[in-house]
Amino acid sequence: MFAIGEFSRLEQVTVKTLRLYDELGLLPPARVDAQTGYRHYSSAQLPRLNRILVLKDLGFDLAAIGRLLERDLPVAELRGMLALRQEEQRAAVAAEKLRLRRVELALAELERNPELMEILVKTGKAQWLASVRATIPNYQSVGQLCGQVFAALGAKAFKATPIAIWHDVEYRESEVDAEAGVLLDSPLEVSAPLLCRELPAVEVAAYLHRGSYQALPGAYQRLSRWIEASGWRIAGPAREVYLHVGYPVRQDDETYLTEIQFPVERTV
Amino acid sequence: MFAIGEFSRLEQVTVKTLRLYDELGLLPPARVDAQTGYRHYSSAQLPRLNRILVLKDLGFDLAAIGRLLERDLPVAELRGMLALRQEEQRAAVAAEKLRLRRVELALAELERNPELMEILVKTGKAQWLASVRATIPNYQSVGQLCGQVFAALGAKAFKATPIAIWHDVEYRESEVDAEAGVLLDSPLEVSAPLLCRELPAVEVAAYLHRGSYQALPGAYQRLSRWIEASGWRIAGPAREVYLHVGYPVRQDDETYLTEIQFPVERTV
DNA sequence: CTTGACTCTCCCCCCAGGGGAGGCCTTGAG
DNA sequence: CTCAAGGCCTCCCCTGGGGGGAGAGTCAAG
Repeated sequence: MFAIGEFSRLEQVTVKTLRLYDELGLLPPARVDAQTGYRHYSSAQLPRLNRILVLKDLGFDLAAIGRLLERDLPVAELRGMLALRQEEQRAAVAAEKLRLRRVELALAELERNPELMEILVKTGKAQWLASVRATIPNYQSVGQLCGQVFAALGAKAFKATPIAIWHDVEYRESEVDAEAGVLLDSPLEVSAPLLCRELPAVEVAAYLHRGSYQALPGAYQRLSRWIEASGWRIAGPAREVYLHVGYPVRQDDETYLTEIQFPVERTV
Repeated sequence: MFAIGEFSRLEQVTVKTLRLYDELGLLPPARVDAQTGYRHYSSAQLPRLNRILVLKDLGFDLAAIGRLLERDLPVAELRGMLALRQEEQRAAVAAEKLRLRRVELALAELERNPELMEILVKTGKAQWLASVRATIPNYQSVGQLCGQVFAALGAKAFKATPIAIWHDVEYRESEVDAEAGVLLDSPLEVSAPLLCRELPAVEVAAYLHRGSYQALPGAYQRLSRWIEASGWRIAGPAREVYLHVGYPVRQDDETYLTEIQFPVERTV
């Protein structure tokens, strides 16, 4: 019989840990003195403690370990939980690697440019889009298309966020296949030429651009380079979300905020 | 000006998160209504929120982000913190990979054997060892060597844990270079042929063996295979810690507990 | 005017323990 | 025998980044 401190030293575990495992029922002491409350452990309990530590080392949480320690656990079930754990661990490795790539990329970019590349991959929610699609002479003309949408919706779109979607895959100097509209929380009845459709929840790589629209092409380039380098692939047409515009709209205002988004999917 | 809910939707952040960032001073709202306590955010705060999210995505904790957001942060310092973050992240990737290897190994071993290989790498504390070293005819004879130690120390070693160290690198049928002794918390004056020395704190791969000593050779094999496969290398002589022996000592008792340890160092 | 959607603060919860206070218990030394 | 040191007990608060919910106040549209 060992006192809790002796027992803790045998397997390099703290006393706190043993008391916690007692409380959770993972490793009740062999005997508890009813008078003093002192816990006493027997050497026959070392294998159980060791097993707990091994399972913890494999990444199981204490609740799962409790289940794994129950008597009569069929081997098949242990195998199943380990296989599950393996999948989780693979995902964890992949996630940590991706984060490392992002850190390395940020550091490399910082060598060239004193500003951080502030790009985020986020999973949006599904939203509704009331929009009109047309071929327009150039990217700047999307403003008029947006104006059409606001004119058609009137007060119903008073506070909605304007957005543009570029359906062309590559950069075009003319005849741009553009869609302009507003984001909504719920579907809306609209009349031609407007359409209302649901934008599915999708992962997008987003860059928040500040200032003049003239700098947008460079931002698109940096964003698409980042996507490639960070382990993603472009999976849909680019979007521009106009988070802050002034009226009347100018091409050049330092306070403008435009979020450029590319739907993406993982390559690694 | 946006209410907190609208603002939260702009960057896919929960309201709870915004309130926390306010409390931590990371992102105080542009205006707080003194009457109602309502928080109001301006679109000019989106870049700051975005920066917070990017830094969080790179793995910084909120305290570090607070420091990084302070005005007049020199680029060199940002670079330094990123480089530090890179090192941490590399370590995190390595640790997750090692854990994945252990899980995969456990699963593979389970295919062959219905019992888990319960091996742990642990970092011990430095301890003192009072021991005698000699060449003995075979592994079983270590019992007599241990007996010498206990006889020489008498009551001073009454409750100490016996241990053996095998100084030969490979398995030997005869003329084993063995050391037997007891583990102590503090140095002890001993007389020849005993020696007292400090065992440094070192990482050991440990396997807790249950039962007969006759099964020890197989345990050594499994342990050394595990060490190789898990990304470690043997870095010193093996030790046997006798956690539970009965008296008189027999070679075969199901309740015996023996921890086999190899000092190890990482290969990856 | 009402109703439903928002927002506020405050409190408890997660996980695997760590740190410490205040008080009882054991053990070895004098 | 007593005394002091060190073990051990329970209880409470803390970690990080929020999540969940209670109870109450606020806002905007019909």
